[in-house]
Amino acid sequence: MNEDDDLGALCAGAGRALAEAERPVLERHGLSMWQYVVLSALAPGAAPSQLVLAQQIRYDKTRLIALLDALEAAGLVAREPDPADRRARVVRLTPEGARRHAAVRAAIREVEDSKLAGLPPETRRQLRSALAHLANAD
Amino acid sequence: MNEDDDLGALCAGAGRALAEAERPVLERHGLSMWQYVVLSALAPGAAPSQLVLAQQIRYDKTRLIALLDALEAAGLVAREPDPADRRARVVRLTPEGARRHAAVRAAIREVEDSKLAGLPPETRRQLRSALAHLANAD
DNA sequence: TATTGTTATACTCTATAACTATA
DNA sequence: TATAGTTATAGAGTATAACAATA
Repeated sequence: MNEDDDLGALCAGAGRALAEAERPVLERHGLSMWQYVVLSALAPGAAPSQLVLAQQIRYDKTRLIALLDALEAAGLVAREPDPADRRARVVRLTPEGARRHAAVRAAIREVEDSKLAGLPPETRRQLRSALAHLANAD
Repeated sequence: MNEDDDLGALCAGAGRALAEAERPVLERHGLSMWQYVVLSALAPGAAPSQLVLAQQIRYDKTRLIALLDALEAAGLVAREPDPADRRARVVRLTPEGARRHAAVRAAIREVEDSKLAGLPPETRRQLRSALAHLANAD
């Protein structure tokens, strides 16, 4: 992985390395990556419809259904009918789901911090800022 | 995309944004992402065996075959028998392949530079360095 | 008529196993 | 016996189309 590589290749390499390091953590907690993404999206307390949730995490709405089925069966999320629109179902974290997400997130942060070892705090802050800039640039 | 997100989520978001922006460039030049990755690996002038090439770009050796078939049919790479091991075939860029890669890479760099607009040169350098660090950290 | 959640289907991508020719 | 390249097959992941209930 050379610093003269394409930026896309660098992002892909870093993302793959992180995903490989985090996969055992997710497995230990019985979650797939996408299930963790769903929990993370709901963690701030939001209760979006399934369609809005799918758009937020950029996941296919038809695939989200099986994902939510599993999370609901595990007692981590709850689906409730939307009083304002009886077609829609609103998804929110259960207390157990909130606990599980907090635990997994803490473990993930540990892995990420170990990967960032050697980089000064200011560099880490700039890295997060630059990545957010890239993800949001038109 | 919040700066308080997991680092993995930030990398994935930035990588996806870059891939989406670069896909039209690759299509315009008639290359898939993995074909471009192969050309990039060979661009420095290396002539690895197919197995070594597959390991270098972290691609399955069985899938690499169809990829090389297409690149060879397009006249961008050449496969030659390895004189030292008659089981192995050595892959290298053709002059046309080198030209094509240089052209695509220049176009990709343009897209990446536009995505990086707003970030000072020192921040860009640190971003590349930090991503390379992440990809190589044990 | 359009939209949400859902199911079913088809398609693509990826991984596994087996074959050949060499080593 | 093991390895490089190849092929064929099975599996996972993803996208598309259609349906019922509701707007």
